[in-house]
Amino acid sequence: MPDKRVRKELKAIYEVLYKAYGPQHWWPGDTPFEVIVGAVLTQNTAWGNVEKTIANLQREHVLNLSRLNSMPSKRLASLIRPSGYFNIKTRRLKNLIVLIRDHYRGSLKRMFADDAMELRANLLGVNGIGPETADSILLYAGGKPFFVVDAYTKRILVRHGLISNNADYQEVQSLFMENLPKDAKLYNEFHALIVKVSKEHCIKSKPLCCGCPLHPPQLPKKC
DNA sequence: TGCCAGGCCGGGT
DNA sequence: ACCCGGCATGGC
Repeated sequence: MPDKRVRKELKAIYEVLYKAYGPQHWWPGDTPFEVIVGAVLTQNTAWGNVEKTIANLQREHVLNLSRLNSMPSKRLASLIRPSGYFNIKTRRLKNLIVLIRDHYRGSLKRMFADDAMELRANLLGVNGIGPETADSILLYAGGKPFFVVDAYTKRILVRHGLISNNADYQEVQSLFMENLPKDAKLYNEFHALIVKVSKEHCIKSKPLCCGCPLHPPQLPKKC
């Protein structure tokens, strides 16, 4: 439920990050289809590895629905190899393509014209698509106002005392969506900024984030 | 060298 | 309802 203190705290975090880093212009992908593929490939994987894969697919001119649909799994697996988990991600991409092809007649336009909650349920019904991947697709490929919750998001909220460390996905997402306007542009920037600050300061190899904009430098607590 | 990265599933308690 | 192992490459 909405909470005045939480609203204020979330807004403060956003303001600090936006002032420190400015607009992030996410998702780093040119087309909605590319965003969808990237959302699957980046599951528990460094983005740099995903970029190599995207480059492979672009070079082969196969970064579209029909080419990936007709592509043998063996070949797809070899092209996405740099992303890691290439066998399971091949299956996941194929599963997602089946949904788009059979339920939305191969049209992303038709897919995103569907009722957003209906689409979210359909995405979650695909084996290999969990809540973060589904929301990334909805927000960054479809422009739908769903807040994307990842490991970085949870870590920051826990360290700021806004959630407990065992809060589940829905709980964290609700915290944002019930305390911020349902604005896709805002959710887009906010999540991108969280990733930005986390990569700069809060990765596990640098747990004491001196200079992190999320807290005063004289207090070297984690962000 | 070892640890980590923008998850998710399936099988076991 | 949790808990945990498996999935795999590339960068630091």
